Amino acid sequence: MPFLRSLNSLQLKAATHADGPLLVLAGAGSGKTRVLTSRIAHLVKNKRVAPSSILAVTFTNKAASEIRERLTALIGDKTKEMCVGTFHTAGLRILQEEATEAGKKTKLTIFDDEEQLLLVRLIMSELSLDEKDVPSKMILYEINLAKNNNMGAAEYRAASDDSLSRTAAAVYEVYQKKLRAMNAVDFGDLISEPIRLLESDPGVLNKYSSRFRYILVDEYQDTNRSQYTLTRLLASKHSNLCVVGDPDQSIYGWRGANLKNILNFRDDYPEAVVIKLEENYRSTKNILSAANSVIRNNSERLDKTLWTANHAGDAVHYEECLNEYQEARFAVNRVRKIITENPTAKYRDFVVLYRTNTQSRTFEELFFEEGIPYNIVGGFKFFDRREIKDTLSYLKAITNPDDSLNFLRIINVPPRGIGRAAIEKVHAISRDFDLSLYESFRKAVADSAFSRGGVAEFMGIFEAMRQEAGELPIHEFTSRVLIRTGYLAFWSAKKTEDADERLKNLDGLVASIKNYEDSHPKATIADYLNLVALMSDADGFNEKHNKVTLMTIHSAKGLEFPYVFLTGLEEGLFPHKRSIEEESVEEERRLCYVGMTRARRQLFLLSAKNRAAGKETNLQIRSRFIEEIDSEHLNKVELEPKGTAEEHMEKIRRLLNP
DNA sequence: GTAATATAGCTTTTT
DNA sequence: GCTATATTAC
Repeated sequence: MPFLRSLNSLQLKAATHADGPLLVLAGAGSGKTRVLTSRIAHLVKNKRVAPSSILAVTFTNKAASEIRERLTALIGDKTKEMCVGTFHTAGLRILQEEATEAGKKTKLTIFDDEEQLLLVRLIMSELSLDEKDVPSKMILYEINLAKNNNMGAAEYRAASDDSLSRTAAAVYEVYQKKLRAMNAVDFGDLISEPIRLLESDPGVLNKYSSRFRYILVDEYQDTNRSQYTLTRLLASKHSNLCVVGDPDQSIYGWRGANLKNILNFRDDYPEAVVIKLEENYRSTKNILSAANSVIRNNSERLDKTLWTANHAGDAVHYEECLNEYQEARFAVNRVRKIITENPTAKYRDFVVLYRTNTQSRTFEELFFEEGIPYNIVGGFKFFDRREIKDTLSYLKAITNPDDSLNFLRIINVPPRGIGRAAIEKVHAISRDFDLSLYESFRKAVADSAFSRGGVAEFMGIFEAMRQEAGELPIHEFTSRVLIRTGYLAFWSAKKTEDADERLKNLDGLVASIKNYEDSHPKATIADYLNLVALMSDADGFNEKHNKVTLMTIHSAKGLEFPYVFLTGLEEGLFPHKRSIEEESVEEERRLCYVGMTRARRQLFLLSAKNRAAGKETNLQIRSRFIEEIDSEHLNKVELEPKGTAEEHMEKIRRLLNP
């Protein structure tokens, strides 16, 4: 088979491994995705495995569609029958299928982090908990962590031993009750609810564990306890579980990822075959050696050394810059220089990587000023904008009126005279009669509880929209909602500059929904909403545009670029201050390793001596990661120690050109 | 009782 | 720089 011929012997061994558990320890750039797709193609083409009995789980939708694309090239239309997606999409599908089976509502709403936080705050005020005593974000963090560890509210309560976790336990219990009443799930539920179904019902377990004869999990080093449990359950019948990952690239510990899942794979499956892929096909010798010299400093790791037959290439370049502005300036100059000197280099060959999203601003400003095309991935997302969130809230409330949270969000948006007092009145009804907010409002209107007609009028519009929801195409329906609710008129009436921008964004939303409908003719509003909820930052990356990419190192996982700028290499920023406080610098080092190994030809490491933080500017110390790189692979350009004159010039420059 | 306006507070990484 | 909360105006 041609797709097997291009593999090296170890890749081939992994791709053609017969039945039984398989662990592939795949270093950066060792052809991991190739092994995954070749293995699936081999199963379907050579082993005559039905595509519908294969489940492939990836970390992002982007990675899933990449696998799909590559597979379509290898095995054609059969790819459509396969189940390829993230843990969350797989979980959602199980929940929907089982709900249909049980004759229950299938339209569940997925709550994003903002909705989660809103719900936590709501519960905290009901329990008379003060934000100042216990921050809601901390409570939510605890709840999410518990869910990632597959701990239900009762189990979490039993394990809580300090005041914070006892408070969190109390909120968690109400939180879960409310989610169920609202027919909503959060990200954690998309994994833990399927687990609950599989564990409580042998019939369900038998059904899914029989269905998926072959299971493949990518980025296994970043799975958490819940994902691990779900995987184990699904693989329990056939044990044809192939997991691929690299412990050195585990960068989601803060989200509950557990390195033990991959390190202890053999404890769970003693018969597992382990294959190490240590040949890197991506980077130059210098880049790889530099990356190896950094990751070597971690104590908790499996022994593994990546090597490459590629050229030595240029030494890794380290440039110490005066400030974040000069850091961006260096990147701009270097992009220009390389593009002029090398006719094959294109803007799309470059990426600027940073630790925190806020760092993108300086780069964005300068790239814009200098006319260099760029594309920011993640960060401030289109779907995070107020006007977009409001519109989606409307759609959520209309399609799922049990969703009191989103109903509450939009009841007085735009302002229509339904304020605190009115809401509190209806809130009391919902408590007394155990009704959703929507039902309570209906009851209040029916009982003529409001003297003025504002509420009744709005409820009339809301009912009418519910009627229309199934009758119109989604994008037309969305336009109708924006008009009938007065939302469009609200922004049109405002004369501020940002109102214009918001109206444009709303047009953009309707256009993007139309786009979606054209490619998914059978999709419902709920399908669209679920898709948006499960979209990830990295999904916004488009390699077809000829632009320089700007993104966080986290988003860059799994990607590669000929030229990489790894920026902000300063103590407190990278490694981040909080990781130093929490003694999790090893994860930051892995993150640095991930960043460095994205580069194919040339790697630039940048740091700023002065960095603006809010109102003041801090003197920065260069990152320990720079010091860890063997000097033979590093070309250091440092600032003159007596840089006062230059610093002075720079200050004047900034004053003249703010 | 509700809407518009001023102020404080925060900004690690994200399915 | 931008959003949730507190204060003031209608």
